[in-house]
Amino acid sequence: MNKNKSEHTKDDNYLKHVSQIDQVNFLNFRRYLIDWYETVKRDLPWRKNQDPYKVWVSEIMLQQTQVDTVIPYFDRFIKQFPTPAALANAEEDQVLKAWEGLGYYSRARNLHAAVKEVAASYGGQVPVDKEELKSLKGIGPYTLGAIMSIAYNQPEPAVDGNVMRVLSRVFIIEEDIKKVKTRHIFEALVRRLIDQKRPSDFNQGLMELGALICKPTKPLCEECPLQSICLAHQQKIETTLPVKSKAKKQKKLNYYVAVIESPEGKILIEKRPSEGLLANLYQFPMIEQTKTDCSLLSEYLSAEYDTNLNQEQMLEPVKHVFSHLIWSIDAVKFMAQASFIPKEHQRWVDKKELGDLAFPVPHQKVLRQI
DNA sequence: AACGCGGGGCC
DNA sequence: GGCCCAGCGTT
Repeated sequence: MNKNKSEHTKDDNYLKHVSQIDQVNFLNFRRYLIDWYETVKRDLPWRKNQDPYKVWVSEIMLQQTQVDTVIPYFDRFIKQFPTPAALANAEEDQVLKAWEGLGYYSRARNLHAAVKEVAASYGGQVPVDKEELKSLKGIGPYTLGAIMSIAYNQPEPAVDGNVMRVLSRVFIIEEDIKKVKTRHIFEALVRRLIDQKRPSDFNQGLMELGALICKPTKPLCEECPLQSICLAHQQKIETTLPVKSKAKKQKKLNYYVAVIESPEGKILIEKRPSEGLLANLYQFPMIEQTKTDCSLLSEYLSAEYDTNLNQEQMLEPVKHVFSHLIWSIDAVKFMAQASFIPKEHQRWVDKKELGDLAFPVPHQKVLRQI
């Protein structure tokens, strides 16, 4: 059975709900887009060559993260881990430290695991095969298409938020881009639109256009190479697109954080669990505040550790907003007595060593105060 | 299909 | 405050 044919039949089913696409000249779309991209293309660190490893690292970092944020992380990361082998041989703590502050830390853990898999099963070469590439941890539909097109010049769709924004406007597609099904519509459309000879420039051009011109609010339509063929612009409805359902409001959580110093001047830290929020990162001991909990933190801790803790100083409270949570932290510094016994998942570290461990930003805000 | 998962920049 | 971002894995 012809696999390509079956894929295209599926594409047709997705696309037939989008009646307007016939009105746009695909040939002009390609030409306008790629000509524009050639003239404005930014000189980004991962565009120096098509090294699949560097393309891969950059695409993982760029997930849900803006270009300007990624650049310094990418440069440091590649300097520290220049090859798949170098990354595969690194300790996870090192990799997380290199990712510290970038967020979505499962990206780093998955990339590390995937590179180990590449070293073990693919002789250290990033697979060219679609199925093999897609089987690697952290490589989903978008990243698969990005690596296939940018590193290997294969005509695969790489549909991200930029692409959906641009295409939803040019073709007036009013499906909710939060839904997975909607991404399939755009992938089907890109399979028809993509320049078979220049898939890399086509995909990157689409994303570049979304980032520089076809912005979420205040798109710069007067500078847009697709202005003459953009259906939403013709109808002056470009700012109503794309349609996107609203995110839930963040849940608020209150914590106590204890910075505990030993008589030798060491600091108590703990490693977070290997799953869930901020997995495997380090932090100062932290407990959630509950109404029933004692209001005096030192009493609670002294009982918990079966020894007296002398409160030294109240630190400035820390507020930190995640995409789905808001942490409010009351931080207190304590001096421990010699009889203090850390818990299983905790240990004392020299203040100098704190810098070698990856702390989530809210705990960095506490750390900065000591 | 819905949800959990960071952090910074912008308005 | 709310919204945005070169998404993915789990359930």
